[in-house]
Amino acid sequence: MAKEPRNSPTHSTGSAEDVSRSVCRRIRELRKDRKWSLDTLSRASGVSRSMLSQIERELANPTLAVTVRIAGALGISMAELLEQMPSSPMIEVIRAEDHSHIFRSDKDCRIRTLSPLHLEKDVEFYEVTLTPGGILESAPHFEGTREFLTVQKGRVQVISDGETEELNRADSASYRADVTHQIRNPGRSEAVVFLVVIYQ
Amino acid sequence: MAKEPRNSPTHSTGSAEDVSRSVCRRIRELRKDRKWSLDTLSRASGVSRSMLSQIERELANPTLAVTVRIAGALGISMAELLEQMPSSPMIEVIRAEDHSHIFRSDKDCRIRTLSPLHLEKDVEFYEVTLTPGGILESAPHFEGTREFLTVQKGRVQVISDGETEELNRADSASYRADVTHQIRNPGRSEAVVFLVVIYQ
DNA sequence: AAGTGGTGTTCAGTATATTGAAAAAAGAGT
DNA sequence: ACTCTTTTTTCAATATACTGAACACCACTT
Repeated sequence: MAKEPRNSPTHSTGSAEDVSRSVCRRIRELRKDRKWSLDTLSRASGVSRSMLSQIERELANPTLAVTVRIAGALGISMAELLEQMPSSPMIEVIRAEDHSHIFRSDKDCRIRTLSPLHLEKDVEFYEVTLTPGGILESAPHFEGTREFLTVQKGRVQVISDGETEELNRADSASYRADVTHQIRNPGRSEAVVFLVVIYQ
Repeated sequence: MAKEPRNSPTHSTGSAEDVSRSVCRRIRELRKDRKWSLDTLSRASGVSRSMLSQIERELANPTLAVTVRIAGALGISMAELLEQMPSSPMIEVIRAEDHSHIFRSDKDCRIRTLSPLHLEKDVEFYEVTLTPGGILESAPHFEGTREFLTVQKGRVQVISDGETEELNRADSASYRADVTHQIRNPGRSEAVVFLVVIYQ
């Protein structure tokens, strides 16, 4: 059975409407940053001055198409228009001897996580060590997931979607990870790769 | 005088409305992926079944607030809802001796790109080699950008937003890259790091 | 066959998005 | 102060977003 929806926080009147309202305020800020009048933005976007005025004062909730048009006219992406304030800055360090980041360690391979565990998991960074003959096989990740991999030591084969590539030291590869994929060490000695997993 | 708006491509009826329409189709796909009924999504999002049906069939253009609510109910960000389709699957290999991926090579450092050049640039992977005393200084990237870095050889200092950390071999770090940031080699020998840049 | 429940669409009514024109407000120049 | 221009807001009308209820269809059970 399909997983039921989470009790969605955006169901509450507050949050989605807050997002919408902050977009409206942002539009005015961006316009003023550029020293544009409502007329200028209107001509660039094809949205009436009247509507722009109402949007900026949070008196109307624009449709998606209108919002996209305004973003385009301002020369920014929707993502930028929608984005939240960045979280607090910090350099987070994972030391070489930090065993809490050992993700896996068995006869085939050892995996060490190089990105912080608590970050939003859209990109992950790993060091993978494969013993001779060792195989790391992965089931498909979410649709759209890709991986970048570079070989630090030894030689590996990368298999994705029935396609196989042989990589030597300092070679790198980008491939689909939303299908079954493997990394294999066909050699007589240990292989080490760095792996970036991009969930999308 | 303020820079005038570009002749905006989204001013044409096509493009913004195309974005809006593809979002509507996407909502149906995502709902069906989850094996949810319109009723389930309606209860999760607080948007009527009737409206969801019209949205999915591209008969209505949802307001921004309604779109945000649907995205939240589906458990995805607006950015994900708005993003384009992934490109075709393939293992793309960059060989060690491929000089077209040398991004920079001067007295301070050498940068080699490990991710394909033509991919959508939301994540990039680099190998950075710093000569003794060499400094790689970067101006702020787009807001929200972060970097992951791991040291393959030698020792480096990472500076971001006025904060400095010292990293040794096999240490790794995650830090903000939407502020001025630097990687420095304070040592007497060459240092090599792998760098993941995540634009967000 | 009849009844029940689930799913998606249609319908009719209400709310609000969106417009162009007019009015009001603000700014610039003499 | 006055005049003119630019900018923003208001207004009234039209279009459409959005709703809840009814309808249509399907699958399953008795």
